[in-house]
Amino acid sequence: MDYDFKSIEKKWQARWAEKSEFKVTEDKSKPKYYVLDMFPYPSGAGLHVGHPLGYIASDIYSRYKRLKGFNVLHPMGYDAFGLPAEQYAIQTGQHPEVTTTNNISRYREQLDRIGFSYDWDREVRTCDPDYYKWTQWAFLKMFDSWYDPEKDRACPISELVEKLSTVGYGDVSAEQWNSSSEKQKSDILMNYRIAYQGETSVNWCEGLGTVLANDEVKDGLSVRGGFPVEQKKMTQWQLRVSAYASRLLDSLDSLDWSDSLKEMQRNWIGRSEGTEMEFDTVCEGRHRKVTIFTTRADTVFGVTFMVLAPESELVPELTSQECRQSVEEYLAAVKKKTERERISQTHSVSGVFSGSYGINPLTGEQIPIWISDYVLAGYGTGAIMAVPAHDSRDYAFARKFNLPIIPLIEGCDVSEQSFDAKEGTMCNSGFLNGMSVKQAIEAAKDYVEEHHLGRRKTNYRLRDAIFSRQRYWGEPFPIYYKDGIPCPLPESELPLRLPEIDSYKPSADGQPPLARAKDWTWNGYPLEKSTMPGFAGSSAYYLRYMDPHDSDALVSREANSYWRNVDLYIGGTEHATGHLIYSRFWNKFLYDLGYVCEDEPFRKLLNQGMIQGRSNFVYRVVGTNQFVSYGLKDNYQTTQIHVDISLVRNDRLDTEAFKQWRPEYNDASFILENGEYICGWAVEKMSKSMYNVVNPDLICDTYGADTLRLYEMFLGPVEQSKPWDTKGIDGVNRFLKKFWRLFYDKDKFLVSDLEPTAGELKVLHKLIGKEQTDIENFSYNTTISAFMIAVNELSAMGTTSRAILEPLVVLLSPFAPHICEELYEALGHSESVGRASFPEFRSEYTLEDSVTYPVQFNGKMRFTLELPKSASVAEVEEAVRAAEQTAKWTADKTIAKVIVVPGRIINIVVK
RNA sequence: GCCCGAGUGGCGGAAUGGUAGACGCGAUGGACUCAAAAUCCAUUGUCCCUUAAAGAUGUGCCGGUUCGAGUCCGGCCUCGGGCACCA
Repeated sequence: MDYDFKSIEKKWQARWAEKSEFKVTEDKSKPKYYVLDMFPYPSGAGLHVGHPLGYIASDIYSRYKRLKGFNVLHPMGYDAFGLPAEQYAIQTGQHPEVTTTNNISRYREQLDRIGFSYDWDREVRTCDPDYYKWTQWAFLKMFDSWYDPEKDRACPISELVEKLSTVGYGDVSAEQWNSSSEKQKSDILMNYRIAYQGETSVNWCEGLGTVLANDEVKDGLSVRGGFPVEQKKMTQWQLRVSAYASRLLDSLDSLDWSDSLKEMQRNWIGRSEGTEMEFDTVCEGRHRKVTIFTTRADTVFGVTFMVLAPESELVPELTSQECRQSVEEYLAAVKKKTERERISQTHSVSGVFSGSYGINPLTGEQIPIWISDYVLAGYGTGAIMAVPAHDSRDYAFARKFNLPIIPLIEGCDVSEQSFDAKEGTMCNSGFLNGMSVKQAIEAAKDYVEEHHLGRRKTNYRLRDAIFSRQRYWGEPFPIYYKDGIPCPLPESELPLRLPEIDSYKPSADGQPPLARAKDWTWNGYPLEKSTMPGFAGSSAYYLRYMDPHDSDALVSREANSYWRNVDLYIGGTEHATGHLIYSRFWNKFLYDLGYVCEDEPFRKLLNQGMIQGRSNFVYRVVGTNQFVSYGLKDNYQTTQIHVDISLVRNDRLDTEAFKQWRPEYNDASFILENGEYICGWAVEKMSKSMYNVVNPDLICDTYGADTLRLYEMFLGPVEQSKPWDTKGIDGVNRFLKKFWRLFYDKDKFLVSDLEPTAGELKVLHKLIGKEQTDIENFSYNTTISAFMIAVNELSAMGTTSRAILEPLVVLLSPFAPHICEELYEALGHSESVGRASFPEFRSEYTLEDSVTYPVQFNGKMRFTLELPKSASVAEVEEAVRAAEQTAKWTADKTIAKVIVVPGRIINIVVK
């Protein structure tokens, strides 16, 4: 019997499904382990070979952990709400649900062919009302909560109402609260709710007709679709993620994530510790305090002007009569400009004088106040003190408008550019003179606090997440409006189902598509018309997998206290500042309210790299239909043309197939080298237009799923991006055939009950040891290499012993489960190989016969010595003396002591 | 501009500070075969050399630490990724 992967894979995939082989329950007798993949958005294009990379890695780990005796939760589902299905619906009228369901079945077929060990009973789909009920539920909880800074956690809003009505809170007194109208009370509470509605500057994408979150925008364009995005003031639902900024930052340290990813999150959260300072200002005789934020309190003596953000509410107050017109012109220009510049990426220096002045609190000097768009309204206080000598942006501004520049650090040269570095010795700075910059920063902070000029303050870049989208295909908000006041729907009304509508476009009057729904009301009150963004459904899905069919809770206390959180999460880096922040926020919120028992959702995170495409090219001689082979193309004038990689094998073009590919190539002719047409190649993104997409189904057809799995892992470290290159796939396929031949010679089953030899045991146990450490480090490629060596050695030894071959099957099963199931059955087992235990590593079988000792004299190495591992200390000493003679090392010193160090070093002390 | 990460054969990639290039691909030669496929064996960093032995050289560049550096330290160069008026 030859290795017939087709029937083997079909047989075992069917059997796994039929026996629900991978179904898990909360088995308290075993330790749990939760391995999660980032669930996919089921796009119409189906899977290409890049998608399963992470899934294969996690599947191997899951199967390995099962062999190691863990109860492994390894679920899969679909992130099914999203823009592409809706865009498609707008064009075709096809309901997004239909498209989505079709795509999901296609995905499922493709996933099943690769032989994953998912517990499909736990599948979730974010667009399923039974699922999004809990997304809506979490939103209601956030609406009903506020962040109590004293307790440093989210608390029921009723506690805040209690405070407000008895002693007042913030700048609202109890009298004010108690005499407020319902509408006013609602507005006050909106300033505190975790999920709140508020006016804010948003990323408005005209092309998509919706607002977008910061992480959905890149370089001024929408990540989905690449449409221009502009800033616009709108009232939107938001999540108070910023309240969690410090906790999100601090607990990063406890996570086992890659440094680069943690760093990305740190940058995104952007903690900066500085000082808030009050500056007196004068505008036409009116005095007013203006608060600014700075991280360089030490540079106050160099402040020569102040700048306000154009959107700052201080602008009208601080604009003098005579400057009013020029200020208004500037504000109008900024509004237009930012849209353009966000796309063009070039920032030109611009600004306008406000007509008012500030007073430097340390020097008493009067300084002009300017307005410029290089100051952002959304960060700090929207006002800054400008120190042109030591801040490059202030410097550029001062140069442009001829404002004074005062250097504060001895010997620094500010004639060409500012001196931004935080080093040197202070000068021109009153009481700070002579201090180092670091000392001066602290001294200035102390001074400011002591003299009540301001206070230490930590700012974060992290903004609240804008949570409404003017789209159809998302979760409806469980919110209705009563006299214009947003009110939560009772929990018993959940899920609030997405209504049917006749068209998925925005309504004629520019309202979201839900405005088209008939009777989109509750008890006669209008319901919210926007829907939730993509990250809503993906923020807590890992919790739902723990208890996916529970209709009374997102996750029951029992299930949650067993599975706790995700032990290993595998997915791409592209979610670093989106999903992975929101999920952590969402989880912390649920943790604060006591619904989940762990503060962090994902203990360990592995970022799989991307698999890029490897495109092939043919070279057409200009003006002809003649194609010249790669090695000869420099002799001709050619155009490079992408050729479908299915027509190419190992860079050799199938010229006949090429002629059939497109009508215009039917009469193509070729200039060959050595009788072959060699194609050029390049590494590019995998995409349809470059004809370089490799479909995993095709690989499964030609080589089998086991080969695909092994090959994707053999390509290199999981974290690394690498091009898909079919060249090497024959190697791992050959390995599997060789592996098969250890068990079968044609139809003859070779396995015997012979006692294994010492050599065979050594091969086996070296492999066990290697696999154990490598898998724990996700170094799958080296494990596979070790396997290849072991199989080569065993087949050279003619091994037939069951005591060797049976553990070998178990060891390989996480990587190539189908072939291993087949062989395990042939060995006489009726249970799946997945139920076996990982073979125990016995180091005594692997010891080498001899040991190499580097020999050092007084710490200096002179030579290495190879001795039997059984050699005694006395024998080693003797060997050293003998070696000393033959090595002609003429010492005029005598050996005092020979020290044999366990770490295989011999140190010799001479005198 | 700032912050990460990475540079090793023709290619993908291995190397707790200790024989650089494991393993695989490709290539070359050979065995088996009428032939092909499949399979197996050998060689394969570069240079010098008819060949071999032997040697020299070799992990982006320059320097340092060390008996010993792909690995550690300092300074550059290149590539990839992230952030980008965040005061």
